Amino acid sequence: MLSRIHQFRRTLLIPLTPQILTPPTSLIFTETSVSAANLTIDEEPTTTTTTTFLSSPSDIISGILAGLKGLGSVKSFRRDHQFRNLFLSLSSAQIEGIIDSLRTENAELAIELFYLLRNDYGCKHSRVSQFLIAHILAGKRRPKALRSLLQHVVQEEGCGSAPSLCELLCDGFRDWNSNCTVWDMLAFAYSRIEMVHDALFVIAKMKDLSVQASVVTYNSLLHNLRHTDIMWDVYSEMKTTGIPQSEHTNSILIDGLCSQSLIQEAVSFLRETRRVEPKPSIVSFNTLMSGFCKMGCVDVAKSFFCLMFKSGLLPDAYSYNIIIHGLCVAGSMEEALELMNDMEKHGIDPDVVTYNILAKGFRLLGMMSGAWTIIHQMLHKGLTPDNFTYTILICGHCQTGNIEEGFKLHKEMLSGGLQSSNISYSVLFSSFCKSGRVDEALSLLYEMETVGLKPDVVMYSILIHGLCKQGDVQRAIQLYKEMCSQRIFPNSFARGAILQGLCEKGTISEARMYFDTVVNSDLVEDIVLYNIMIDRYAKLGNIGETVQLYKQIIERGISPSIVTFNSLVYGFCKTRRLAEARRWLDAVDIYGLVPNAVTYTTLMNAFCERGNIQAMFELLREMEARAVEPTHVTFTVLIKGLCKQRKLQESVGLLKDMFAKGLSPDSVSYNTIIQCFCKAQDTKKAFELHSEMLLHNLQPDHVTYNILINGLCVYGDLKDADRLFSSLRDKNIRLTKVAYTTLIKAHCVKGDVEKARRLFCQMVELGFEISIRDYSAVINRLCKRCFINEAKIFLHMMLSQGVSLDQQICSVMLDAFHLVGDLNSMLELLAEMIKCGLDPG
DNA sequence: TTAGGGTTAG
Repeated sequence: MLSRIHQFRRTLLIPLTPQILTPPTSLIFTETSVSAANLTIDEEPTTTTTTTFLSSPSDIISGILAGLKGLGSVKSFRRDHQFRNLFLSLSSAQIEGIIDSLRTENAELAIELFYLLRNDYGCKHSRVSQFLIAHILAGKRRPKALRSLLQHVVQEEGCGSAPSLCELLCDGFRDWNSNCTVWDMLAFAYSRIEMVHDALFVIAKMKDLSVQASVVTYNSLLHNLRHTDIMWDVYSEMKTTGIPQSEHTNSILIDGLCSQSLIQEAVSFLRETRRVEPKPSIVSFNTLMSGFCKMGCVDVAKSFFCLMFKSGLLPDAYSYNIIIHGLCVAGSMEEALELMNDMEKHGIDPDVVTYNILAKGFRLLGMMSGAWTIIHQMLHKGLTPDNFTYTILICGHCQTGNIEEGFKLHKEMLSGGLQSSNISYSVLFSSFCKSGRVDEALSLLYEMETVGLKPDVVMYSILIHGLCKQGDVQRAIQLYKEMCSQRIFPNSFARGAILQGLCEKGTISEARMYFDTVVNSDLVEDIVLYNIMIDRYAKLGNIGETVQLYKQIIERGISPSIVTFNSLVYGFCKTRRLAEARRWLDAVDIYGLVPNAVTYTTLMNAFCERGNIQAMFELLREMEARAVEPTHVTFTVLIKGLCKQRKLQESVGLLKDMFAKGLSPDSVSYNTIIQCFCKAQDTKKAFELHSEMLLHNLQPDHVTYNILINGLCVYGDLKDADRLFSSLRDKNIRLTKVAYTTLIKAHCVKGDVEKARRLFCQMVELGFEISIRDYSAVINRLCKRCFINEAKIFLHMMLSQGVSLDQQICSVMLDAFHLVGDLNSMLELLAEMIKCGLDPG
């Protein structure tokens, strides 16, 4: 304790004169002078509570004050460590004292010092210091700076801080000159960051003190309360206190009514105000038109144009843009373009916003060429594209799959000096991740930081999900931690992505451990996380855990969703307990949920697999009776059912029905039916369907090709299969191991062992993972046809690749050796078996 | 008045 006092006394005795506080360019804190750098303080001096700034300054403060006043400015001390250390060693009360003293003598210096400490030295100011500066700024009529300062204060203090801040203003600053301005700005600041209750508290306190809030503050409050009825309480308070309304007040109220879908009331309100003020503001009309457009009533919105003219008001660019936007959203591009012409005729030049709206209209219709035409018109008019323009184009290109063009525009935007936004980065992130280019998305994440943008939780979630999807769960977890360290709180999406990643790439116990940690320790009641976990267990056929987790949901009072039930239905189907699956489908009603197409399709598929086609169609009828619309997956299951019954024409008919219903069959739909035709030995029709796919712009996938190759191998001509295989390879179409093994097996059967061997070697060279099953498939077939030497070649190949023998393959080979009387090979193999620990008996 | 993105079920 003594040493602390001693130290403290030393700080008080430091002579801090203008000679010491000189700009860092000269020699400051020279060796001979006592400097702040020499100071060592074990602990911060005790911080005294409020209003200490009114007490008389201590010696050290006097020294510092003298020094500061001599300097006149502290701007050049931004990077001065010694100056910084000196101030960081002061207590809040001491800083308050300094600011308060400077306030009267050199207010500018007080402001400068305040921001230097906060922005450059990272010092967290006390509430008193902040209010002192607030009063200085208010007195100097610097509303922008005052607003920014108080917004910073309330942001830091957080929700529910109004009572204590009000108390401080009441106790410490009661009769200060600029107190009214500070009070009003405090209320405004709370309102601006949507801490409405705090704002209302400040206003109530102001009323007690007979301090009137400004119309701007009231308007902001009305704006934030526009979704609620409290809006009207505030409005009537405004009227009773006699605060004159601004032209915005009415339009905010109209906006409020529109946002509550009380559009008729909004119209009536406008009529009312017209009686009082015959020429309402154009903003009110625009707000009302926007309200109608948002409800999809563009025609009604347009009719307000006449009313505006009648009221002696001329529509402005906003008015036109609102209607043009409404038309674009409705897809009426022609009319939107006409209105732009009208606009020009009325002497209002379309602005960047008009062109952006139109460009987006074309983008929404997938018509990027139309979007470009608009942009060219805009350039022709001498207007400069802004970041909205670029974002629309980037988004459009990314959505039509042209990431390269999108990325090019992104770079162009940056090099053109435009500030990019989280929005355009999000679009790029998402597109890169969707096309498996997560690394490029990640490098953009780091680029963002260099342009001063901070990724948000959604952007992190996109990347985490992308990493998980490509199996990089470890990197995903790393990124997740990075996000947390940036104090960005993970939400359902980010957690869901990690859990999904662990489920797919890790073990179920790893996933469960993560799940339990999140669900139990973070008190997260997230049905999505439960759904992911339940679905995993269902997929694995672990019905016990599936039901257990369902019970946990109910016990914890969490509402299950239809997804929960769909996974349960799946689990019971998977374990072939169809009657129970049906009961789970019925249980959906208890929670006020409605089974959807997925619920029905899951059960229908299970009946189809069981060969109970009748039950499948009964479910379809039930679906229709309950007005649950079947999807393309439902139809695919139906097609599968019909195929099982060999009703080929009917299944083709269903395919046609799908198109008629506006449902697009996917590759699975086609694959199902193509396979059916192959099995019926109608490869011609199978290939016709393949062409039909291409005609519908549907890319056949590797399964389609496996089916066709297999069809030709088994039911057609092997030469055709070879030709198809080669042509696909020449076209660089991705083929899987199945395509190779199908063809290899066919060549083994047909006796072209050399061809089979060549293909097998190619398959190995391509790096496919070859299992004992692949070798068995070949060796079994060769042995069956007594190609013993050839079988031996494959056996050696297998052993040299490090694939171990198994009982089945040995017994097939031994039988074959026995059949041809190859005793040596038999003994050799028996010895090998003993080495492998297999039973030679 | 104009730009955007993410999770779970068949």
